Amino acid sequence: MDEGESSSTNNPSRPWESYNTVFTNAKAGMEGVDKEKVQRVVYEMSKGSKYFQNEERKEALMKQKIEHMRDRCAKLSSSDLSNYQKVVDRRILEVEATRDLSRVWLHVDMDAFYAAVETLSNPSLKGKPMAVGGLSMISTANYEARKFGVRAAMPGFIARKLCPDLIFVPVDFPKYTHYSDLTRKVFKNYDPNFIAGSLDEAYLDITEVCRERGLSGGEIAEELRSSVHSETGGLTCSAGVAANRLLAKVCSDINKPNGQFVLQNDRSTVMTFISSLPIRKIGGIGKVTEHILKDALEIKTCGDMVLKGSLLYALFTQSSADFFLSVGLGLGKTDTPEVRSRKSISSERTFAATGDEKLLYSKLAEIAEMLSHDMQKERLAARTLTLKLKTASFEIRSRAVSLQRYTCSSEDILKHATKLLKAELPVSIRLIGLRMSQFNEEARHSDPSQGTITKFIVQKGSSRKNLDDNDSSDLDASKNCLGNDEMLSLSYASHETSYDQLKDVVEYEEQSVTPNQECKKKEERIQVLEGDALLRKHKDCKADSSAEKTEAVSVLPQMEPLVWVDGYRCNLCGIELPPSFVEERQEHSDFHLAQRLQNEESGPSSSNTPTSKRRILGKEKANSKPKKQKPNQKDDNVRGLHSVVKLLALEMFGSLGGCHLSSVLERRNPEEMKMALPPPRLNLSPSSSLGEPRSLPSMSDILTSSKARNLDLKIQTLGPFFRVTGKNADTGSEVGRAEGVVRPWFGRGLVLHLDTIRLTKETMVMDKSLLGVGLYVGAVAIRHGYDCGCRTAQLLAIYDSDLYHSKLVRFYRRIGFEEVKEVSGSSIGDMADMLVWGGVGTRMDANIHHLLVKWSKVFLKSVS
DNA sequence: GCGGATCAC
DNA sequence: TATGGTGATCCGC
Repeated sequence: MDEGESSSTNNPSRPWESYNTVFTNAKAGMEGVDKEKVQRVVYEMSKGSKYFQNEERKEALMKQKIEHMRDRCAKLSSSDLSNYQKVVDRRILEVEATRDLSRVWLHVDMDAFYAAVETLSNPSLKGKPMAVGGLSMISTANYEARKFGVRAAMPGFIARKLCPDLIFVPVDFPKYTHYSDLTRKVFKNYDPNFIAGSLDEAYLDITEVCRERGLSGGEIAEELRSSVHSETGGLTCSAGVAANRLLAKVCSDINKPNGQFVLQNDRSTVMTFISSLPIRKIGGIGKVTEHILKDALEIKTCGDMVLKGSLLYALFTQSSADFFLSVGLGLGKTDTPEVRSRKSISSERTFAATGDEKLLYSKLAEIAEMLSHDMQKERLAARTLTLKLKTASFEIRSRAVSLQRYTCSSEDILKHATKLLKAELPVSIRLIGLRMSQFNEEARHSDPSQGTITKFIVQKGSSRKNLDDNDSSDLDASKNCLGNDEMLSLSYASHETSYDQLKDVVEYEEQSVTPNQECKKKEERIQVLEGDALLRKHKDCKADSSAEKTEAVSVLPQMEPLVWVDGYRCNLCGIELPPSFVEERQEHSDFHLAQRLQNEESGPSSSNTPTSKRRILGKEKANSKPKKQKPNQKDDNVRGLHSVVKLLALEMFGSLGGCHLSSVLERRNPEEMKMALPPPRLNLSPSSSLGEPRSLPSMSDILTSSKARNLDLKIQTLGPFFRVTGKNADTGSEVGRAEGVVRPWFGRGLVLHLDTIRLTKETMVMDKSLLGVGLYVGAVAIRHGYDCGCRTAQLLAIYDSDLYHSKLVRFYRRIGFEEVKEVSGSSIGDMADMLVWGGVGTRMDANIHHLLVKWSKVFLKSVS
């Protein structure tokens, strides 16, 4: 092992030598790499950047730390050291007594997991350098790419410099999760209690299997790896077998890829192995610790940790020193640990740095929304909120508050997060994150499999929001109903209001039970409550609450309860959504609330329809006849709609009725949906996942498929410009169109520039089966771009309103576009984008090939 | 309890 | 043009 060339010598003619990044460290598959060249390229691409400057700042801090450590080291007297040596000797005896060589642990680590999965689903990638990720960050690189020095955590634009032919494949977590599940099925056969590290690694206690089957750890490892290979259809993994987890993990790295290493369970073998092992190989010892130990204490190998134990105990905390010492002795965990519950949940996003307060508040709102959503999905409530910021200069800051009560509502989170953020302004920020910790343990232990649907509706589906003391509870609902221009202006207005309120939010403490807890207590008895019934309950809880709240309550709409009849059919409109479609169901119930709000807006008389007096709906309700209402009877909803709506992507791809695109992709119309029960939860059907490469949908595939949808598609071109129009095949009237241009972009070849995608009012009120019209129009445009040789498609998600915008961005992200930058007009660099696009918004890109692959199922299936 | 850091994947 | 997101833990206040 030839690493560890600590370049503390600063050679001014070779400045890159002192720019140590994580990429400096050796990694499997990086053996024949021209390290100097990689180092130089990374340096050249980085130097001068804000990121680089921050790295230098961090580097300086580390040096300082090391100096400080050296000073303290020098001040130690020999009597100090001999005292500490006594501590060490005693600790060694204690710890040695706990050594357990009776267990056999196996660590499995999938080889270049994401990249391998992508190659499996698209074998044409085989043998070519490829990276999973984008130009800003790479998640995994395959071994061909590693030969060029490309590796995980490296920014894509640097990787492309190192390897100009590098193929980028966007990350696709559902796909990796699918394959991860396949591997875990195998693991379970060897240790039902195996510990899953991440998607691509696991620890197994194979002691029992070895004993029962009379096989060695190495034999079991061989068998397991071969089983993983066949069960996944070709993925390889590496394994390490040793007496404890720490050693097993080190071992699995030794013969990577597609190899294994067994460390015999006897003390002297372990000691020999560990004593020469570089400390950086140990999990938990990273770049900084390595440097401190190496540069200040001259500890390079694990063996050194024992030899210099007295220094460690003198300079570090007891727990750190204990850890180092046990590492030096080759000790590690051998027990199967308790079930570990999560301790925090967070959401964070990076964007083009901005100091625009309004923009920052809207980002914050988005993140609060995402976090709240995730918490509700996991049924978590927490009381400590931490705001994380990364400034334009890459400095990380965090600010936390502990609340008086547990919460998971986006309003609560946003309210407090806004206070925290406000205190930091003005500052230019490139990342905002929110984390919630200190969970309500009682809530955590409830069985989430019980009454999921009704709990979900009560808690998340609109009525819960009405319980919140925040009087802008119509905000979320309006956000979910973007049915027409009027709704757009409504959401904009309500957002503005809440923004102003948030800015001047005053600290006050709520003592009442949280909605979440309330729900939990009552959920056995109350399955669905009407909005007004819930509100009344809420008022009861807060009999002493202020009058304003009562007033806020009075403007809230009365809700017809939403029930999933027979477990899957909406009693309000008849649309069918299986229980597993959690997100879609949420959208759907929000849609109904929004619709109701809309009706309220249109006039109090129409809204005063007598609501059902049913307060409690038992399961029997499912058998009573549902109040049917055709989903397309939304005349109220389209009132005031302009004849052509600009870029209503949600509707265009079929979200109008509350269905997410994922469902559109999987089942393009309600008829197919009915057959798809239970539906696949992944984008990727099992049959397609292991098979050979899917051919891309050709233009004629798309056109043929659209004909079956009663859609007449046409593409016109004029030079680089193109226009896709979709007409109703019966009436001949236009239902939607997309326009754009094929043009070069920064020397990166041609890009498909999507300018506008419009759907007509007619489209939106037409039969549901035509809701996929936007998908077809979009697909023709994308295929056209592909045929013209474009690799990338670009669009600008316009800031029509902040709430609408975030929805739009999220939507495009779902279908495969990636945020590239915010075009705000605040920097001169935005001018080009603004001129090209004629507005401000979020520039988003997608890999055209990937889009076609992703959509291929839709079009090819309809043909066959 | 908070804030900064480190680490892993 | 451009350097991620999530979760855990530790240390020093």
